[in-house]
This record gives sequence, structure tokens and C-alpha cells, in this order.
Amino acid sequence: MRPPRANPYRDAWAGELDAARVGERVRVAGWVHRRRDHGGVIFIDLRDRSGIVQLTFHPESPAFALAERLRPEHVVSASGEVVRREERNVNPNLKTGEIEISVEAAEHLAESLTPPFPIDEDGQVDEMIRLRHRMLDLRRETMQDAMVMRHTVNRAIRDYLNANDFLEIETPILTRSTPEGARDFLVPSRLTPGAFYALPQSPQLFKQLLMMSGYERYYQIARCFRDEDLRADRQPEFTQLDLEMAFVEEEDVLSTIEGLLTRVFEAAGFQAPPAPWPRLGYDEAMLRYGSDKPDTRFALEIADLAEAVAGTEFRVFRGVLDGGGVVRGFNAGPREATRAVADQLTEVVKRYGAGGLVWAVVQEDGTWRSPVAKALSDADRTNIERVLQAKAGDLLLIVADASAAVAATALGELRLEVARRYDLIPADRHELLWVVDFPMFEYNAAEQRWDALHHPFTAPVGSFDDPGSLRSRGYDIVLDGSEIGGGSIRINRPEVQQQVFTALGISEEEAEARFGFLLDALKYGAPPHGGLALGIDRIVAILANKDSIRDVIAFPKTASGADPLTGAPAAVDAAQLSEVGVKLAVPPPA
RNA sequence: GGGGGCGUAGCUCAGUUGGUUAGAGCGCCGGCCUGUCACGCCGGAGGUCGCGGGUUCGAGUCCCGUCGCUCCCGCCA
Repeated sequence: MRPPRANPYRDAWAGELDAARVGERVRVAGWVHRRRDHGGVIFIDLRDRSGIVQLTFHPESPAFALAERLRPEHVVSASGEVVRREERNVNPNLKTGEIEISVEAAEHLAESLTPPFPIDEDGQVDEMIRLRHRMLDLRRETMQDAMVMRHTVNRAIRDYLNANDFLEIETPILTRSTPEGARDFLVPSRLTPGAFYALPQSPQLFKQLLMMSGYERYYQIARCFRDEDLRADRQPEFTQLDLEMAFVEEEDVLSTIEGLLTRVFEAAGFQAPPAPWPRLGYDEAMLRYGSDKPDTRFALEIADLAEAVAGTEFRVFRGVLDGGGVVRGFNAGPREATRAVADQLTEVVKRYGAGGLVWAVVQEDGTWRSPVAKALSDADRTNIERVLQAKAGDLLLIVADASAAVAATALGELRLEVARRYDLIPADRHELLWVVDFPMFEYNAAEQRWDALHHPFTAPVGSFDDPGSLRSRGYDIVLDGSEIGGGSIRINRPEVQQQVFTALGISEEEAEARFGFLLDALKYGAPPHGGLALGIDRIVAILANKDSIRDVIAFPKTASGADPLTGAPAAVDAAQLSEVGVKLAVPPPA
């Protein structure tokens, strides 16, 4: 860090002092991190953003009386000589451990209540308490590191895109509902009582309009809002790098993002695998990994077993196959599968809708230890072993289900569970890949209609005569089994856009009412264009090795959408409601 | 909307089969201490056992309800 401008508070960063400064007089300022009072000499670890330095107060110093009153988190400015510590007093655990400041004068700038939890340790404190006192939580080194990491990522993004002729343009926060599929946050309009703005789920339509307006390359680090239930990796407001390019096809966007993320990784201190990264078809991803965001840091690949058991008499397999279902499985490797383990693994596949799990351990004599050992013929077992490349001791896990999607998801989650349980995920490696060739639509059986898998502005490939066979020009980027972004080449012809709306069951009138402005824009010369959005919170969480994106957001919400620091959301007074023309149908919260 | 886990001192936790006055470590306060760096030693304060109800002679402990936090399913890119 550059030296701070000298003023009455300080002229040096605490954490950057070193032996080269010995003999100089410096002034530092910050918070009391720890205090060690030896009666005759008092040591204060002074913390600022740059780190920690030890202040030494001797009894003959005029500042000694002040040091006796200092307590953790008090704010103090101190000046004195940088002195080299005697050899035996050097602290090798401290960056500034070779020196200390012998304080000659100090000013007590602020006192502090006793903090509700320790600032100087990295122990697990209840998250509710951390969030209620977030200003203290953010003082902790691990949180400062996370915020710096986030800044580093944002800066690398801006540097890269600015250098590649992108324009940073802001789009509205008060807008109208965009059809990303999630519930909107609504803001009542005072000037048009009874009407509501929606907070953007993404800047999707605006960035497309910007392409049509001729800006060609746009980006924005954009706040997005979705009123859905929260998770460790989902907040009601989150941040995306939103990006769009005109006159491009898939490969242009993908290679731009590969360059960008390589740069971001480098800035964060990680080596990204060399680009281009693998492009994996959606169908293949679902078959081999049971997921549209496969974690390829470990193998455990899923294989189709329909052929292997084509001649089976085993009722479960026979019934599923005859009914058009699938039988798939994977080799979990040499595992000691106790009854308890098998039960727990079965629970996993059941949670995702599968009827059950077939498991088997191949024994030294070639027989199977398995509940279904007797139900399967020698040929069945031999064929399965061949496809799954089974060796003695291997645990084989098989799911049969009428629905290929259910079997895929169940096995995909089981694959992750096995990897976690047996510690098969290398902690120090990062894997990036693209998933491409998504279906354009998926059938929503409950509502008896087609839904867009991506969003309705994604360019389709194929014939609308069979909506289920249409592919989209969409792509997702996956990091270590987390979807960190996605995008597509968009529709740039109005008649195609109308076809998609029709296929989705959106009438011309409704399309006109909701997205008339987009359809209009398409009629005035829309260039081919496409782009992508990256989830900044998730990327930073992975790079900072945090389990929850809350740990990389300065002021996040709890799982119930509340902010314990400010008390949001909160009741508002009657006059405010009246001004915006809103009457409550429920009593306001206390 | 559904399922799991958790809630005891400021923090992290222990608390037996339901049994007297609810404990520990850290932190805090006071005293001592001139080379510590998780300083040390001595002493002390600090509790609506989340909240409400019930069972019981007696509830931190059992039951019912409720609130909050959290993880997951649904939902959501």
C-alpha cells in the first residue's frame, strides 16, 4: 500500500513497517488488537487495514498513563521511534515481528465497549451475532481478506473488459418485471398510485436494447434481485457481471470469458487451466455426471447400463426398461459398504425422487455382496462389471427409474455424496468447463406447458414443430461443480421472438403488453448479439474458500431475508403507506 | 409450503435417570508483575437455561405450541 498522507493521525501503515525503517520516527493509528500489561511495560498490538504492529509503552514515556486505559478495540494514534527488537524478542509469526514502536506520544481517539465476540480470533461465532454486529465482524482478518478478494476480482474484471473495448453502462434499478422466472421484488409508485416498479432480476432486456442501440460491447457489475427462498449460495440481492456483445457467435463470447476468468483467477492468485476449456453437451453432462453443472475434479463417471442388463429377469430393472426408463450406475471404487452406509446412500437418491438404490460390493471370489445378488444372473453381473470396470472390492451403485431425469439427478447427487464422504475432491485444484447444447424448452407437466430452460430471449436451433427437440444457443460456465454463470446468443429477429413466445403459451397481446418495447426494438434493426452473466458472489466465495456467499458480502441477509444489523425489513408508518396507496392485508410485524 | 439440526453467562460449550445453590474455558472488572506477543499469577462480578403453556412434590432436562438461526427439498439460474 502507498504510505498514507501524513496528518495529525498517522504517517505510516502499521502492517508495513519493517527493519528498513529502524531509527525513524513514525506515527500510526488504528484499533487496539491486544493488550499485554506487564505492570512496568505495556505492549499494545495496533491494528489497521494493513496489519499489526507492536507498540511498546515504557513507564518513563508520557504516554504510559494513556496505555493503562487502553482496552481492545479502542482507537488510538501513537508516535515514536521504530526500534529493532532484540534477537530473543523477535516474533516470527508477525510480519512486523522484527521491530516495534517505542511510543513517545499517543492520543486516545475513541473508546470502545467490550466487543460481543473476539475480533482477534477466527473461531466460529453464531452467524446471527456476527450479522447483528457486522461492523465488528468485518474487522476480522478473514472478513477483510474476503472483501479484498472481492475487490480484486471486480478490479480484474474492469481492467480486462475496459482493455477490450467494453463500455460500462448502468441500467435501472426501478424497472418493470423481466421474465427470468423468479418472483419480483415490488416497489409501489407514489406518483402512479396502484402501480409498482419491479427490481431487476437481471439487466437482461436493457443490455439487449443497448446492443440494438449500437454500443456493441457492454458490461456492468450489476445488483440483481429475486424474491425467492434463500440458500447458502442464494441471497435476495446478489451481484452479477453482466455482459453483452454485438455481431458475435458463441465462440466469441466463450473465448472472451475464458480470457476474462483467466485474468481474474490470476489476480486472485490461482492458476486457471489453459483455455479453451472443455465444452460439454448438456445431454452428455446429464448422462456422465447426472448434473448440468458437473464437478469434474474427480471421476466416478456414470454409465448407462441398459445394454448390460438388456436380458435381465430382475423385476425392478425389467419393469423400468420395458416401461422406457433407464438403468444407470457408477463405480464408487473400493469402499467398505456397511449396512448403515448403504442406507445413507439410499436416502440420498430417494431425496431426489428415485425409488431406491441398488448397491453391490464385488468380492474376491467374484460373487456380489448385495441385496440383489440372487436376483441378477451371472450374465447381468458380468456385463455390469464390464461396463463399470469393476474390480474386487469395488462398490457399485445403480439407480433404475422410469424417468431419465430423475435417475440422472439422483445419481449425480449420489456421486457428489460419495466424493465428499470419501474425500475424493482435491482441495487445491480448480476445474472450469462449459455446458452447451441445452434444450430450448422443458415440459412442465404440472402446468401442462413448455418452459424456457434458459430464458425466452435465447436463440433456438431446430424446428418449432417439435418444441421438445429444439436446442438453444445457450451456454453455462461451471467452476468446481458450481454454476458461476450463463448466457446465450439472443434472438435478433422479431418473428423468431414471437415464435418462442407462442411456444411458451404467451399470447401476442400479452407479449405486446409485457415486452412490446423489446419486440419494437427488434423491428428497428437488431444486430446478432449474445452475452453472459457471471455470479460474482459465488466466484469470490469459491476463490476465498468460503462455504456461504454471505461471507463474501459485506452486509448480507439471513436465510429469512432479514438484516439483523438494520432490522430490515421493517414496518413503515401509516402515512408512508397512504402516500403510496397501499393498504396492508396482514397486520404489520411488531 | 415441507424435512433435518441448533437455541444454557458477553463468546464457545458441558450439564447424568427429572432432584439441593446450573458449571468450564475464553472474555470482562480489580490487584500484582519491565520483554510479552493466545503474557503470567491471585481474586471477583456475571444466568428470564429463546419465549409461552402443560405434566410433576419438583423441569435446563419430559410433552405441546411458538419465535429465531441454519442446512436441504420445493421454488430459484
